[in-house]
Amino acid sequence: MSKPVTLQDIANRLGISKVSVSKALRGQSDIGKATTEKVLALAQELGYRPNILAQKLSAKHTRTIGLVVPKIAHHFLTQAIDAIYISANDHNYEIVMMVSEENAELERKHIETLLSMRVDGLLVSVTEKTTDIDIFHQVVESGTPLVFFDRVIEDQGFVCIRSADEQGAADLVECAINKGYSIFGHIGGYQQVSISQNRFHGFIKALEAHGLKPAENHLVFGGFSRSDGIAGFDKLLEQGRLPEIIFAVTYPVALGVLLRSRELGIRIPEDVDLVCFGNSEYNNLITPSITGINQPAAEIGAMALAHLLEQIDNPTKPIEMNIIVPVEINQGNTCVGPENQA
Amino acid sequence: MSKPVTLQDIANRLGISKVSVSKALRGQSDIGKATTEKVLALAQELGYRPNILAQKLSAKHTRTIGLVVPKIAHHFLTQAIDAIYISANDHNYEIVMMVSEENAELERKHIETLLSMRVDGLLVSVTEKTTDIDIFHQVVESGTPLVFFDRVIEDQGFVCIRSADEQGAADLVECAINKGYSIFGHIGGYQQVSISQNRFHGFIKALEAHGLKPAENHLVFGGFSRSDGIAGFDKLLEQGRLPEIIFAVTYPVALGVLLRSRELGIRIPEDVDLVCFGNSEYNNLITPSITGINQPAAEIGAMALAHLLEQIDNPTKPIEMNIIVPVEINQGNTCVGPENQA
DNA sequence: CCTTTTAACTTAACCGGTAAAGTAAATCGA
DNA sequence: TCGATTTACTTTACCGGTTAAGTTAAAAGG
Repeated sequence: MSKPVTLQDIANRLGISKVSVSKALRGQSDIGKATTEKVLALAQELGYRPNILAQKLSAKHTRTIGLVVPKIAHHFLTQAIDAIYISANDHNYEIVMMVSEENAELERKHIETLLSMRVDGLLVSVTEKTTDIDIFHQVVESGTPLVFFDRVIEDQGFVCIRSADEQGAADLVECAINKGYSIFGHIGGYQQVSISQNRFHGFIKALEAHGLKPAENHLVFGGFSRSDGIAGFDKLLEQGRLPEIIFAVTYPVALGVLLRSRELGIRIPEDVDLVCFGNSEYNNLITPSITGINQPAAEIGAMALAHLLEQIDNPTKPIEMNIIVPVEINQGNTCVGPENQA
Repeated sequence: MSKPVTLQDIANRLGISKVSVSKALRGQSDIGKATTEKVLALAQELGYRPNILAQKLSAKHTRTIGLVVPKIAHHFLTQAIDAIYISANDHNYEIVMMVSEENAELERKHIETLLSMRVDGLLVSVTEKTTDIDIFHQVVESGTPLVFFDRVIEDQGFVCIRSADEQGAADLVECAINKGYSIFGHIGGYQQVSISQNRFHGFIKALEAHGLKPAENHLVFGGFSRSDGIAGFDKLLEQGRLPEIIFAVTYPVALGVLLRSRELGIRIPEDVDLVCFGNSEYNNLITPSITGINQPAAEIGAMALAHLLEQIDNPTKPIEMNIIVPVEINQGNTCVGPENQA
């Protein structure tokens, strides 16, 4: 409908120049008190709103940060995103979030768009399928600060912040060993994704430290979702005798196991025990609540933003950085030890 | 670091005007084939990215939609947001989401910012505390299409899309009555919020239709979260004898009841039964799974966007519209009838 | 062969702000 | 009392694009 009011509109009505109006609105000292008041009053009356696009176009920075996540209906990410939004707001930055829907091509497109928007920095959690990291090198070379969080790309010169996947997995296995278990199974995620690899390594390392080794047919891999847990559990069943305890790569995968086992009348933890990396706000309402790993999602989100702002304020060439945030075990009603098993 | 490449940079290097470069990049017909190719090649080589701010500044529209939500770590909203992002992407619109954190003042600030960004339209789900709706009238008067979803502001001339709160609540109560219950309690939400009111009305209406009426001391009100459920249950307990069945205004409130009752050794559904408006992806993993209402979150999100795009494409003055999307009962292991109670 | 088209550009102007430099009148100081 | 400040503006230029209105030389047409 009615075009938005501009500085020029106000200037015309008052018979002064638009620059004077601009200055008056920003309270600059070289505009007379009377004029300033007139401008303010008229701006208010006409409902003037500065055009942020124009402001940002002439400014050196945009005070905008691009955020790219693979999805949002995800416990960890939702929390991290929330923390990022809150923290950005505190620092007077705007967030433009784009969702890649686990689609690497869309992810690339989003990043291009964000660069075109001249965001001051980028926060990225990559998709399950991201393999071409050329675009990220471009980002860094273009001088745009970039920080990866949660799903990171390691050892490629980037700044990354993630949970202690390896250590957390190892702690969990250690805990299970202490309970008396020795036959372990694993339902892993996409094998090319760092999270899957790190958690698997932690798992293996902890077992090795105790002279244990999982049977080949107790290791299955898939994705990160509930359906992958269901499929993974079925695959383990096909292999014959189940392990004593299964370590699931994510919380949803563990839920899939829980659901499928319930359908099949296999009891957890009595017939087969279960632990996983991750947690949910509903865990203590689920029977059995799953013993797993609490990831400090909000901290990771806030830290990622803090590091990004740090880079924005100190625009030196970023050094490769790998920040690994410690995690903790959340003891639930699984991982109870073989003496409680059938 | 290095300033982004501009049209002028390319023009200088090729010894042509920046307008020719602009035209070549957009494949306009009045630029020679040879020149076009040279421009394309150089743009590629220099990593040219159009400045979207500049593009949008001169365009009449921004192909950007503002989205304001009270929070994101929320089952319904997360799903709705997801659907909005997907749908917007399909239509080649960008979403700028801002989170009001249930803070009415922040909500207002965000809306001002989005208007300043010259978004083509606004999608809003209001905070628990929003009472001053002046800003929304301003939005409409400024000619910016506006659609409320989920948490809406009704009967004020706006376009609103929400679940059938009243009908859903009534259906749920009807269902409980059919199971044989007659003594109902309610843990409601903020009383000034339309959702609370509508659900409460549906509750009362369905009871009245059967000649029933809840006792005054079986009606308590609070907020929408788990802690409100805990507090609400405590309040009911203080009132003396519990009702046969409690209708909780939201799923988290029901979870609060579940948690608190479990702490106190009060069994659900044996000692007191429980239903609620809402659901979660974890419901079938919880014991007991709660009988409640499935809200079509994704549909509501997608519809809200569709209506907004419709308004953007047909910029007539919007007519007040109240779209109420039907909901359905999700039968869980509560609402089992008094014969199963102690 | 001279005029009209057309192809392939260029120039000017605008989107709505901001920063820097310029100017005229009023005030100040010595 | 007259140049030097100060006050209160204005003019110009720029951010990086787009659109509309020229311009020029070669091709086409009659």
